[in-house]
Amino acid sequence: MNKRSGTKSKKKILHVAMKVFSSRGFAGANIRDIAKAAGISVGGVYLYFRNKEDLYLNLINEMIDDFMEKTEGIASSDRSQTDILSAFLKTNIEYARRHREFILVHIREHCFTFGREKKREFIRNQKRLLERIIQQGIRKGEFRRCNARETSNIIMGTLRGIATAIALDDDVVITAKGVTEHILQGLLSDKNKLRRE
Amino acid sequence: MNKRSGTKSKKKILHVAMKVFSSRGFAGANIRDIAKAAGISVGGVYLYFRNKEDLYLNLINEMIDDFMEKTEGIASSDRSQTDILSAFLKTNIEYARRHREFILVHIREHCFTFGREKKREFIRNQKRLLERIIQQGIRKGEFRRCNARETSNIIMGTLRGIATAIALDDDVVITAKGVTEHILQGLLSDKNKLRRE
Amino acid sequence: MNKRSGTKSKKKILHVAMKVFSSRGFAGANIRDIAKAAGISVGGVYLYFRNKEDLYLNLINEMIDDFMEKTEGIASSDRSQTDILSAFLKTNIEYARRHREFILVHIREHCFTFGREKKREFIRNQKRLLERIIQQGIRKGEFRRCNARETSNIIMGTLRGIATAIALDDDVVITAKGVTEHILQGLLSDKNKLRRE
Amino acid sequence: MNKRSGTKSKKKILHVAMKVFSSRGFAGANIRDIAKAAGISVGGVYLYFRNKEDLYLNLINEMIDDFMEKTEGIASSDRSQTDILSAFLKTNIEYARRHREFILVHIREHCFTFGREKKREFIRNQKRLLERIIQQGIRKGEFRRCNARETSNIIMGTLRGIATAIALDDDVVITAKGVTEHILQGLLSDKNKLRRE
DNA sequence: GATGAATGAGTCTTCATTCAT
DNA sequence: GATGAATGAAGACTCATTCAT
Repeated sequence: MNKRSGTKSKKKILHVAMKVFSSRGFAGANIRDIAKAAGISVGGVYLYFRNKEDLYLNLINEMIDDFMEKTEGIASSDRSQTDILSAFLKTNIEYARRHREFILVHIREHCFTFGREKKREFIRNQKRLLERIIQQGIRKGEFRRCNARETSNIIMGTLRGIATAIALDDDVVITAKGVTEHILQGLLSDKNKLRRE
Repeated sequence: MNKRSGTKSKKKILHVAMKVFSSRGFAGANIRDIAKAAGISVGGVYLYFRNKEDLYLNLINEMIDDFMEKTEGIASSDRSQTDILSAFLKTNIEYARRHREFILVHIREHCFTFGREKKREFIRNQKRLLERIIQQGIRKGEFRRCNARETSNIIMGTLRGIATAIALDDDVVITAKGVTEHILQGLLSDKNKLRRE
Repeated sequence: MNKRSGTKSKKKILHVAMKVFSSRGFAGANIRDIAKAAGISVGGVYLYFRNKEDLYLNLINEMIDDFMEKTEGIASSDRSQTDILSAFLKTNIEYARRHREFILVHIREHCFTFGREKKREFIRNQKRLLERIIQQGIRKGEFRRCNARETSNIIMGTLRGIATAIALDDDVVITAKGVTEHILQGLLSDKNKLRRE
Repeated sequence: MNKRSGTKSKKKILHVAMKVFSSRGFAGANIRDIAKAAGISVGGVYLYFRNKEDLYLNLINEMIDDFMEKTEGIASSDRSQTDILSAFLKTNIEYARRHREFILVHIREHCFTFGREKKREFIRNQKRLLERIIQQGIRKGEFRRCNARETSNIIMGTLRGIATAIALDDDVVITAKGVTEHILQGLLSDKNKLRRE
């Protein structure tokens, strides 16, 4: 009935599917509900996506590509590594806040059969980026000497967890600034820190 | 045919179900496969659990209770807050390493309809515990002055993310010691830290 | 594959379901067989009825409404009560003969959980109708003095039983005329009747 | 555990099964519930009855035999046919009142696959009995001239329906005396009756 | 005899996918 | 392109029946 550009319908479906997948998971979601919420017929969904899996993969890939693009340039700027790391953390946290549903989908289906490779690549990509920032920071004397690999794993973990916290609880107070400070400064007071070393 | 103690069967089902739920999620798991993997008939599962949801809740509740018991005594010891926090982090990380599948189930279905209250209570419980540790630490001068609420949120996030990382990737190098150091010390070198303040 | 108007499919399902429910009862009937007999897929049944109970209720309600409509006008005509009663009996018996399967379903599941209220209302409705006819008949002197309530109960029972007999046995000789005469005249010969009074 | 004579257990099972079959029908009843209500194990039921059908048939047969025995002698007494018919009706109605559950089972599963022959034989038996009473009554001049076959069908129907009414509704006023009078006298007042003939 | 855990076929119901219109 | 009726395979759950103890 409703005539509109195919691209618009596709966008609408993807948008709605994100909501549904995020709240019910891939297996729990159903095409009829997605179609209805998108204001389209069941058959209509199959005009744009070969099947449920294809719809899911489109979703994931689009979001991942979009995000990777956002973090791409960060490392190559000529600011201090502290600033670069801050920017990286801020970008991640803001993305989580703006795309809660994607985070939920991502977390829910992380070990899922579909799109596993893409997801792995994404994680690897982010880790490599972060590791390079940390290595550079240590080399420049900005960061304390530590195992760069483990530290980047830990920070990646932190980001994932904080993104999850943001995505799940509406009222959690977590700011990009707070996280950055926490990661940079640590918890100890100066007095204790000095005494320790 | 095969007769065995009911408790044994129940344990076996729970064990197997954990694997299946962790890899496929609640909606994606199916009773037949769980039964088969447990070496039992479909009907057999229903001798021990009223339905799929009940099986799932048993799983979740048992693990959560078990874990809460483990962290219960930590805060009340008379060690320094630094030591107490270290113990808390260590307990969390070791638990994640020993119960990867539970972590995956937990993460996957976090926003899930079933057992939501129990899960919320668990999170709240952990947060309160952590917040108290941090408040005490600040009061005693062990930790730097910071927003205790936000910091505990961040550390909870960190733990969640690291548990996820451990549960997902078999080869990730993350040690309890590394995480503790990271959280306590932060990333900046002393030189930078002094300059900053 | 096979496309046909929805109404037609629904009608067909109802028709077939009546047969199946009447011969096997609600619990004994199964959707697959109903679907097969209706020349439709299992899923197809669920396009028209939410579930087995809904299918059953549709059946019952439609028939009851249809029948109540048929008897509605009878009492309000200005013929003699004898004629009105005759018409009532005739309508009942002819309905039973034309809708044997409905009678069987009705009888089988009378004390059944579903649609109990509707059925009760139907019975109450019929009884009230009959009672009024008898009271009027007594008042007018057409009928002998008797307990109108009990008599209407007895006649309702008679109707139910005769409907059952008609529905069950294909070769039973029972005519509306015979029943009417039996109810009106009773069994005694005039000689005996006179002697008695 | 509980040791008791086998006969006692069997009786108990039959008693309980009657209740369950009457309220849920054959297909809707389940052995576990019957066993539990009888205070016996599931396996225990199978010590006395080969299977569900066998249990059902035992039930039906016992009741039918019991009832047939009760009506057997009635016709052969040397009282008037009016008295004999009264006795027959009274026996039927009292039986219905004392064995509501049996009536319900009987009605529910009348056209059921199991025990159909027995039930048919029972009905035929009762009809033949009644037909003979009526024929005798007509011959002796006690009853008015009518189609004995049809009349006995009608009276059988009446009895079935009244038994049903009694079995279903707890508060229906129907007495054996009322029914007998109704069948014997009919509904018309003497005035009308005379005018008609 | 008596038990009740175990079985697995059978039931209702859902839902991804297709296709005539 | 767009629709939604139709399909049927698959999943949760039940229950008659068996059998080791």
